This record gives sequence, C-alpha cells and structure tokens, in this order.
Amino acid sequence: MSFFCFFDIMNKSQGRDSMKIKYNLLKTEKNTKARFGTIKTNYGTYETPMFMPVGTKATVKSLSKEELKAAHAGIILSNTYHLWLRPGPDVIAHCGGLHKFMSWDGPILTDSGGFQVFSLAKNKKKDITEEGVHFKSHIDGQNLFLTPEKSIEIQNKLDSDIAMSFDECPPASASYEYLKNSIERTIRWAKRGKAVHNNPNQALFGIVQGGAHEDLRKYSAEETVKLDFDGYSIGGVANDGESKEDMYKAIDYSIPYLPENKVRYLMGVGEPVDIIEGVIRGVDIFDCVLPTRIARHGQAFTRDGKINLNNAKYKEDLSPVEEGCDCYTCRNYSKAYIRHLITTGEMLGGRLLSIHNIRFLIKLTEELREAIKNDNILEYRKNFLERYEKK
RNA sequence: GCGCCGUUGGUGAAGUGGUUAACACGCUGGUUUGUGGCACCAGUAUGCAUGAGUUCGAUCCUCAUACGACGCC
Repeated sequence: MSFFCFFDIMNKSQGRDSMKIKYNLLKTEKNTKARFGTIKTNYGTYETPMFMPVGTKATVKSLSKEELKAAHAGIILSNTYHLWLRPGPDVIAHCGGLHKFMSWDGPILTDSGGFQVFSLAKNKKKDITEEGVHFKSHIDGQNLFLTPEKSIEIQNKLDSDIAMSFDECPPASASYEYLKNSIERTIRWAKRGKAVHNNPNQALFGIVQGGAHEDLRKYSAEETVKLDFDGYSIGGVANDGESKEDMYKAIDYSIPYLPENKVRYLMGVGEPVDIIEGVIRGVDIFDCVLPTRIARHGQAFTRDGKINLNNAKYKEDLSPVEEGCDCYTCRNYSKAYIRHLITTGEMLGGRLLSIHNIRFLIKLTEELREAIKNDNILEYRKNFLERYEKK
C-alpha cells in the first residue's frame, strides 16, 4: 500500500459529514411505548423500528450487498473480536475502512467483542479482571487480552458508524451479587472506552445490563446514561436459555431510564415475536443471527410460523416459502426446490433462505412502523400471533 | 447335476445359545436470539431368507427348501 493511496483514504474519510448518529423521534404510539423515528447517518436516513442483519466477519453470511439492499437492509452489524483476529484492524484501515473493504455503502454497527468473551469462552477458562479479559483465541488457542480501550481503538480503526462499549455479558443464570459487580465494572469500562474514543464519524453506544432485576437495570441504565452516549443498548438478553418473561422484564426495567431522543437497541434479538414485544416496549433497533443461522439449517420464518424445509411434506410442494412474500427467493423458487438444495447440502439453499428470512424480519419492522403510525400495534400483535402461533 | 460358501433394517454392515440386535449412513421430527463450529438433540429391525427340529430358551446348533456367489463336470 503506497503512501499516496493511504493519503487518498484519509481525504475520503475526512470528506464525510463528520456526523454521528442522529435520532429523531417522530411518533410514539398512543397505547404503548412503541415509537417510530429516523436515524440519520453518513450513509443516509433510516426509519425505526429496524432490524439489523448480522455480518460478523464483514459479511452477512453468503449474501452480497445487492441482495441485502434488495431486502431493504439499513444498518448491518459486524464484529470487533472477529475482525481483530482476521484480517486485523490495520489491514482494514489500509483497505479504506470497513465500508470500503466489504463494499457496503450503508451504515455499520460494530459489536465490541464483549459477547464473544461470553460465548467463545463459555465453559472455558477466561479471566475477567478490572483491566480487561484474558481469554483464548478460538482459531489457534493463543492467549488474548481485550480491554475497553483496545475494543474502542479497534472499532475506531474499523471506522464503523456505531461502536459499542466493551461490556461484560454475564449469563442469565448469574447471581444477583455477580450481576451487581459486573454492572459496576461495565460502567467503569464504558467510561474508559469513551475516554479513548476519538473517531468523529463514529457514534458510541453504552450498554445496560442487570439481568431481570428491576433495581439493577435501573441503576445500570441511570449510570450509563450519565456518561452521555449517542445511543443505548439493552444487553445480556437472549442468552443462556433465559425465559421470555425475563427478557421482557429486562426491557421493561431498562427503558424508563433511557432518554427519549436517543436510539434504543436490544442486542441479539431475534425471534419475530420478541421483536414485536420489544417494539411495543419502546425498542428501536434489533440484531440477530437467527435469520441466517436457521436458514443454513433449512428453516424459514413465515407468517404461519417457522417452517423446516427439511420436512418430507415439502418434497413436491411447488409453492414459495411464503405465499405473497416480495423477496427474491419467494418470487423465483419453490419449497420443493429449496428442500432439495437443503437436503443435498447445496449452498444455494442456505443463501435463498437467508434472503427470505432477512427480508421477513425487515418487513416485520416495516409493518410495525406502519402500526405505530396508525396507533394499532396491539391489534397488529394480536393478528400476527394468531396466525404465527396457530398450528 | 455335484461340491463349497453365504443370506441380519432403506443402505453398508457388527454380533451373541439367555433381559432392550453395535456402529455408520439414510430417513423422520425437533433445537438454534450482541454467529468459533452447514451444528446439536431425539426417534427410527417385537426381529436376523422360509419351514421344521434340538434345547428350559435360538438370529446364533441340526435338517430341508428358496435365492445368490464361486469351483468342477
């Protein structure tokens, strides 16, 4: 990489608006906390509620950017931990930042790596200290040390539009005492991360923890909000087999303490039903691996519930995955063909179902927006659930 | 025609005179929520070619029959 090339990249970077995320609350539904608004970014303005496809390693698995755009994707998510290991933040910086590297001309949110510490090192040795976390690489087992500062520095280099604070993501089964200490530490980490954050184009979000405990969520939210982030997430949900009730409690106990004029992001969720429940409770954006993961295992979201294309009953079914769906997959392929691809292990099968599942969740958020505008989200939920859960 | 060997589920096959016939694949379901893991979990032969016999008891021993492989005329 020549000096001139690097210089060119610097100019491009500085040529941007230097605008962090701006959230405009446009309407709050009359009967619930559900809200509709817009997120203004350097790459355009997007409406909430929004679902973000997950592209951990700088790719939404198996999908091209055209396919993501066709599914109406707005922000996509990528991951600090994975990109730190491969190809490394310096490589991505030299390639012009994450957008240019992966040819995505839309906004990107980078997760901090906090969740990977939890998920990669689950049941394995990890050492969480005040300074940071020692754990082992899933690739070659080498010892790694991730700190709040390091996570933010990497995200600065990746040049994502939204960076996440480095938090501890304790399992749902963690004790009250553990959670309390964990929250205190996460708040100290949030402060340290914010102190080194210096990318003028990049927003920084704080993360609320506290399990399903009302006082802990309140405390975590209030202390995090004091640090004045550009947006706030509710973390520590949808992990370790927690109940849906606990997930909804975590939301309910956090939302009242988050400012109205900032984005609220429920991390890692999810299932269609959980997205609806989240929106009703005041959440703006979601991300989840489910649409792409279940797709690779042959399953699809539909209005009539989740279906499994492995099932023998689809062997000769010429209908699309979901009747009336506007996605590329449903406009072009039958269940019979996709079942054939899935059962024979052909990669097109997972791709086609990923396209459908992502479009399904994005369309769900589009409909939720409309419902908020029309003050009828409770009716929307009722109708959706009646059909989705009947069997 | 004679001799010899063999016949276990959808498939490839292990195995034993005595409670539930190994394993793999396939098949049939299910699971997956800030993606190490195209993964994980469960079910899948009331029966071991057919008939008779020996035995307290046979898929396993004996005999006959059917089918198949090989060798000899």
